[in-house]
Amino acid sequence: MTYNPREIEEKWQKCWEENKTFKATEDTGKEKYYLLEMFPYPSGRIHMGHVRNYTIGDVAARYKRMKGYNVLHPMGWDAFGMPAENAAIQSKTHPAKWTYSNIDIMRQQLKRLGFSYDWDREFATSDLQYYKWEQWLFIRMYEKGLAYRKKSYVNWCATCQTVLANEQVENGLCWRCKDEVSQKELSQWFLRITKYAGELLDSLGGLAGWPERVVAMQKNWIGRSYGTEINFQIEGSEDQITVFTTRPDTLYGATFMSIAPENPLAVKLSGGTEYAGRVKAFIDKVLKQDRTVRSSEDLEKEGVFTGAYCINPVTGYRMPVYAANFVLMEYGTGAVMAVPAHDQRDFEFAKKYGLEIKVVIQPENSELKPEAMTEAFVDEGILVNSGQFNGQKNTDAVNAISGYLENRKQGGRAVNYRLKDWGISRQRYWGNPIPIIYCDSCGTVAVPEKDLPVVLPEDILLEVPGRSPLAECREFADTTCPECGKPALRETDTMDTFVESSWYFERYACPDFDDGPLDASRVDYWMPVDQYIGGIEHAVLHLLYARFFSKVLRDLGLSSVDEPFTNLLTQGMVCMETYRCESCGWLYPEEVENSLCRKCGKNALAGRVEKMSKSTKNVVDPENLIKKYGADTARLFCLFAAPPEKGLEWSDKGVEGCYRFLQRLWRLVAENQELFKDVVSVDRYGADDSDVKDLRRKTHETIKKVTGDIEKRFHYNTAISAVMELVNLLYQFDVKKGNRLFRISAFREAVEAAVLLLSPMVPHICEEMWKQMKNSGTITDAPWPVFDPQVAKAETVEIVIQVNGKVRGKIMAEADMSRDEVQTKALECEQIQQWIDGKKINKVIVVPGKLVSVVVQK
RNA sequence: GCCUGGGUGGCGGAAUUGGUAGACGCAAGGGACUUAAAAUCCCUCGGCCGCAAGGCUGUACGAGUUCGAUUCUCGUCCCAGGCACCA
Repeated sequence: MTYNPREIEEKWQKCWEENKTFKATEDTGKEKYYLLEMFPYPSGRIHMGHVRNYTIGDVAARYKRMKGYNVLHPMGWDAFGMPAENAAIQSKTHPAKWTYSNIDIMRQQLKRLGFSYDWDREFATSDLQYYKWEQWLFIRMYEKGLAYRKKSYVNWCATCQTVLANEQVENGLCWRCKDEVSQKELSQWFLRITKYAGELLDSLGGLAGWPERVVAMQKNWIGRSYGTEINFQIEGSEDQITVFTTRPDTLYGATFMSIAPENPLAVKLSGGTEYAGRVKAFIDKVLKQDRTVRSSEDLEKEGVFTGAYCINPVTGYRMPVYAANFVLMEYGTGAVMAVPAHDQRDFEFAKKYGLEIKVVIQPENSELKPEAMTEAFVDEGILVNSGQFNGQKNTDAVNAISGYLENRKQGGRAVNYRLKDWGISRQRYWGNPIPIIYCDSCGTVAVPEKDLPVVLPEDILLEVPGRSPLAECREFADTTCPECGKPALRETDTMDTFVESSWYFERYACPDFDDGPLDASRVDYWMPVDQYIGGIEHAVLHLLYARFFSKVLRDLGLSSVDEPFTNLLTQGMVCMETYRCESCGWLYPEEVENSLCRKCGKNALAGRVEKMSKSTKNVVDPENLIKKYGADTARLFCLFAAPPEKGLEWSDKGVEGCYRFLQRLWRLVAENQELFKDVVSVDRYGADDSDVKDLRRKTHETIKKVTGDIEKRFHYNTAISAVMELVNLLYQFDVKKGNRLFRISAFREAVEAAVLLLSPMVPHICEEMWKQMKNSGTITDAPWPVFDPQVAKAETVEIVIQVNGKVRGKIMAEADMSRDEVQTKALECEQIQQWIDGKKINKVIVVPGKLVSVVVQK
């Protein structure tokens, strides 16, 4: 009877499906466990990254289930998004049709991998039932001022013909198409994530189950800094310029003012003066520069005088106001007080335009002279030229000057965040319509609840660049005002698809609920997600938005969770060697044979190991893998090759090794069928054959090891290698000699343990072996094996003997031997005599059960 | 520049609390079985010296703490990821 993965895998998948084995129902009598993997975008086919991600999650879900938890393990589709629209333009298929047929293919592929999903909870975010409630949520947020519209400069990707959020711009490039992003002034809808900036940052502290680096990235992204706001009166005007600074201690050295070119004051202050033209030209020039160029540190500091002056509130100094290219409108107040002596940027700027450099902090051991300085002094020191604060340490003066300004009502302490509001308008068709109507008489009006959902029209022309396709669709755009009944226009932008993925995990608790977005009782039962698993690339984007939405849902009274994901595992990428042929370019692995290109016969050069990607063709199609080896082998390799958080390097040989191991495991049962004819009670161990004891000890050690590896660390690779060791021992074990009954019992116990321990990882083969061993029920429903410390306890242990830190000998000792006895025995050991003979023993350290360390005089 | 990780055989990786470095797998070499091959099973496998017993050396590099360091501390180099004119 040979191992036939295809046959047994189909058989058990059918069994699980027909019995609805993985259907989750709320049961308050059982402890719940909600395991979730980031749902996929239905791009067409499953790739190896999905296989890895979902296998890692499936092991945890199946393990918890065997441990007696009520497990929720759902799956669905992040179905809105641009690829559907691009595909539609290219292949003339409607985005909906493209998306839903991809979903059908991918669902089949996931089922073929044997994942333990509750398919009854499946939904796609493009389902009307889902996006309808998202519109409802948007309106609630609008009512609370959490969604608002404003005109501003936004990130524009010309290739994608849409706006991008700050989080979606990576090094000045679009996160999706990697093309350059420019700035465009548009009216856009924003979600007020900044209102939650403080909470989002503070509650990171409670996320003990998150990888530190993700927490660090989010902290970095939110970017809180404590500082002081200071008001500067503009000369000859009622207006003030307010700046945010973290260095109020340098205020006495502020000799000019820099404002962002986008700052409305730039135009206002220069308006009607001789400087107006130059200021206007400068603003135009800076705005044309793309974001990457403008924000690079080596860009030369440039600016233009606006013609206006403001007054330093503590020195009375007339500070010329400049528009400067390095000042950002989005951070702080869009204006910076310039202290050239103590800020490198201001220093460079002052040198260029001949502005005064005034030293207000002196270092301890030397004296700064403005005319001799070649760079700004940014270290700590003592205040000078600072009136009543002279002589103070600058670190103390930060507080003192803030307090002084507060008393004089010229400023005060302030907190600033780097995080900006989340722009969600997208000029695309395949997304959730923003449920807003614009009326000439009534203004901006939310679509009333009774009129929801705003349905995405099916009949649509997609090839209109630069404008939302919905704007071209008259039947959609033309409507009547819900308040006054007069003709009005709909908002024709759709929402960023990250909105859908910001709350889908809560909806899984109640996907069929139709009286609101969330059924509180079911959400309260299942939320939060106990374990969330996905790629590190979402460390900021999705994971920050999802945390924000959870807090909004809470404040809307829809849920009671503060943080949606208790534990987070970010798995590494699947990588593979690349091949390149000088004539044919990148090669698929199957196009390479004996280091030659199959297409032209030239050399195929092995390149770097890189993330599997269609563009470099270093891909393995999971479907081919499954055809050849079966789902269990694919799963086993993904788990065995590396721990989950690290990158996984694909290796065909490694896959074969996993396949070999499964066959080896299979033969253990197949070739010993007669031993499993009768179920033997495991209580009947009386044999004292040492190899029976050794086998039983190994069995229980393995149970302990595997349980710990899965439970504490998700280190499936070491868990698998522990079972491999047990299987190796079983191959050494002769069942047929001596007292057969005891030997068979011990053998059976070990094989059962191996099969149970591997069942979350390779469930199909284990189900089949479980059945062949005449066990009742499915292994999926079997309880997790229990480790017996009595059996696992070794009677004798090996003690290592070190002399001056080097291993010089080994002895066997009874496990319960006293320290003194171990020490005596160790010192008598023959191997170490040559090292201690005739030398004075200074010290002996005994670590029970481990080693004896002897320190001798040299 | 700042913040995270990381650097261990030919390769993927292990060593969980400071206690035998290299588990397990891959590749390689050898043997058994076979008319033969495949498959399978068994053995060897960091480097250097040695017939062997054994010795020396070795976890990026340099120091330190310790009876003992892959593990802790300090410094240096390199790699990956994130942020970056943030006032």
